[in-house]
Amino acid sequence: MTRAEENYIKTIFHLGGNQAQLISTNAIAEQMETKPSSVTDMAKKLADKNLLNYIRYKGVSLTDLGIKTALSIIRKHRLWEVFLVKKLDFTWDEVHEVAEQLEHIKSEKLIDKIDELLDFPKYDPHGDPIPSKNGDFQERDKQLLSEMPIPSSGVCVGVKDTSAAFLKFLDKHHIALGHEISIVEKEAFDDSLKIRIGGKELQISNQIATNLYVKVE
Amino acid sequence: MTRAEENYIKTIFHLGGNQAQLISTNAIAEQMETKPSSVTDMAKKLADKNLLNYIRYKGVSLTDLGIKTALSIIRKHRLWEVFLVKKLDFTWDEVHEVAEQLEHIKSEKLIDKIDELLDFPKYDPHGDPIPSKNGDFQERDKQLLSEMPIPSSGVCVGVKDTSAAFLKFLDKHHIALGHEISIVEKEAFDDSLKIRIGGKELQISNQIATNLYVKVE
DNA sequence: ATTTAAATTTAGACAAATCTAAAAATTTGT
DNA sequence: ACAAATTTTTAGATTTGTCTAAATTTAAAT
Ligand SMILES: [Mn+2]
Ligand SMILES: [Mn+2]
Ligand SMILES: [Mn+2]
Ligand SMILES: [Mn+2]
Repeated sequence: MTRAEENYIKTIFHLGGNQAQLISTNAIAEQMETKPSSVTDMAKKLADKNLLNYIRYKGVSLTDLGIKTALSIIRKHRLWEVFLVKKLDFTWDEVHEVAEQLEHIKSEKLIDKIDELLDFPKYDPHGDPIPSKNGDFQERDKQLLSEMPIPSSGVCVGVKDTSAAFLKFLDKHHIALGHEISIVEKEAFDDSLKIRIGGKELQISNQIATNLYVKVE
Repeated sequence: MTRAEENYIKTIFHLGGNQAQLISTNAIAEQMETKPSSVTDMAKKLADKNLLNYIRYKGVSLTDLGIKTALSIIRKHRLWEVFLVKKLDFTWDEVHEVAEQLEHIKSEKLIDKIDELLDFPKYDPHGDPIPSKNGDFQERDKQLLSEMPIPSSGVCVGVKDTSAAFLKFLDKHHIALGHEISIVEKEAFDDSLKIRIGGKELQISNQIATNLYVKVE
């Protein structure tokens, strides 16, 4: 598989094309910052290779082989992210760009050894689950901070937005995975939240709250 | 720079195009298992980018920028090889293929951190020197086993042929870098050598002796 | 000094991945 | 139900890197 093909498969998986759900060429084009006509061309090619089902004017969905392929790439991406953070002291906002390259390295032994070196991690630096060698993975029981009852509390276990800008914002306010977060009150006017984290109170906008995952205990 | 461009620059460097010496398109084509006409096309492109000097019908030589680029790629290749052996338990015959991919990962921070993790190694698993971050590197004082006086002895410090077949042959006969090798006698008929390594005597062909480097003490 | 052989370049073609502009199909609105 | 708007596909072009076959230049041999 070429790098371009792998990127299409991965994107379609992330857009939810893992089951019967059809993903439109427009949605793929927007996500990949390319043109719909390019997506159509690639859809035909990937359908020929039995990686996805392509229904003209309707969209695409991944085949079992496509899903397996996507999980393999995502596994590599997330393991490399863990490696960069744990072994090379990268910050969680720096890893994605490099992992986008490393995920395409072709060597089963390499990624299995990296997995072993890291002691078989279950989650990446952003709280996303890492598929196992045979492709199964358990999505963590979590919910958005914005959807929690008030008052309540939980442990921060993931981020929805993984942009460097958002991650750096969280660093600045000392919000990190594993931290206990208590929701003190919600401001009805703008849905902002007063939270308590690390012994301090903090006011966060709804935009922040809709991008932070917590696990209820 | 594209991957193809990087591979051309690296190959030309290895063929000796670092100085005034002109490397023929044929030599490059043979080394890269491609056609001379393809090399000509690429030579024009790389000359436009000021990475090499191209003289029609004569050959190419790297510019200072080209040399700097080549050293950067070789540095990455060899550091990744050390990483694979030291941190992931790859054998020295397995690393080259994977390093051919990893050498193209674009992240200065990544390779510098790998360098640091490995404690700034000076040589790769095959005894080849690793260029420093600023591009200088010291070729080790070494000579081919076949060119040593008889009798004499030295420490095995490198291999000329780095093919998996040759490396596995050395493993089989327990010849590894760092081992002391004594030359006992040379067979005039076929230039084979009787050597002593690890307390045992061994008869090796001239083909082996012309691919093993030793350092005289 | 010609002729012959070898090396090198040019011309034209092709596959991969992308784009723009135009055509076709689908969806939406009334 | 039908026109308008939107989505999607097709057709044709472009870039990168490669190839084959033919032409050109250089090197070797008589
Ligand atoms: Mn990522
Ligand atoms: Mn991640
Ligand atoms: Mn190598
Ligand atoms: Mn090496």
